[in-house]
Amino acid sequence: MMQQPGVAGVGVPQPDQQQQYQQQQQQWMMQQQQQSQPVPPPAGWNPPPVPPPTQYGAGAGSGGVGDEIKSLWIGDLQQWMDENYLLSIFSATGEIAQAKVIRNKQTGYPEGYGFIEFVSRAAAERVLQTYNGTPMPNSEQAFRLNWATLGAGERRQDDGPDYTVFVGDLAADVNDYLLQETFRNVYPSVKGAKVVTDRVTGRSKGYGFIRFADESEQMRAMVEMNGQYCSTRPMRIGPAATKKPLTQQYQKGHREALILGGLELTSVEMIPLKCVASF
DNA sequence: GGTGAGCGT
Repeated sequence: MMQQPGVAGVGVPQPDQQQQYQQQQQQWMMQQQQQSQPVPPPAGWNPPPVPPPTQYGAGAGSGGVGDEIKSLWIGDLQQWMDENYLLSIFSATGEIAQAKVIRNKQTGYPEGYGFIEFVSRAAAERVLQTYNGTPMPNSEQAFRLNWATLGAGERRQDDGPDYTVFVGDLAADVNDYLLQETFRNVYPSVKGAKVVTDRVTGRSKGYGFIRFADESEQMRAMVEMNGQYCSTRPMRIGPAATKKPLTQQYQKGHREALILGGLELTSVEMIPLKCVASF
């Protein structure tokens, strides 16, 4: 008999790995105590008995690893949402290979995002479709999921640029999905919407963005949707400071830099860098 | 009140 394969990720971790994990956990807790932990987990939250996946690389989905992306990026995580939390949610699919929460090397605090790898791209896609935008367990906020990008590069826009509008005065209960549907009901070219949330509390900051594929719909929406209700409050629409076209931002900044440089090259020499940095 | 967004061992 050989060792039984078992369910993905339920194997017992090797002793040294387990030890490592416990040490990390201890450092963590000390750091948290020292720094007056910001956000406690909800009272009802009990970590399930799922061992953390501490091994990296090989193992779970290594088989010829084509260019197939099987991992999802997940954002808006609160500090108590660890690997076990993610595993406990997505193990229901039976197709999760591994979950990881990214932590700050210095502080040990979670950076608010992580990665979830699945056994196949199809499985990941199913989860993306099923869970994205739905409420996270033990939380009032919604899943923010996206494909993980491998290595460098933003291979984002499939079908052209985005045209974005800013929307403010949002009611507290408006989430990505509601905002998106509110606009999509009127404008078919809506590609997505985002409500900006506070990183720590997860609560809405009361404003957000809607991305259109069609520029004319974007411009119409700025006029037509201003004052329209989303949930319980009328929205206030405005132009969005474009974030997407990096080239334009760069060119703009570059031009200013050139002007500055042309004005006073010598003054640049006279400013000690360290002095600037200390401000 | 206000211009997001965060991609790793």
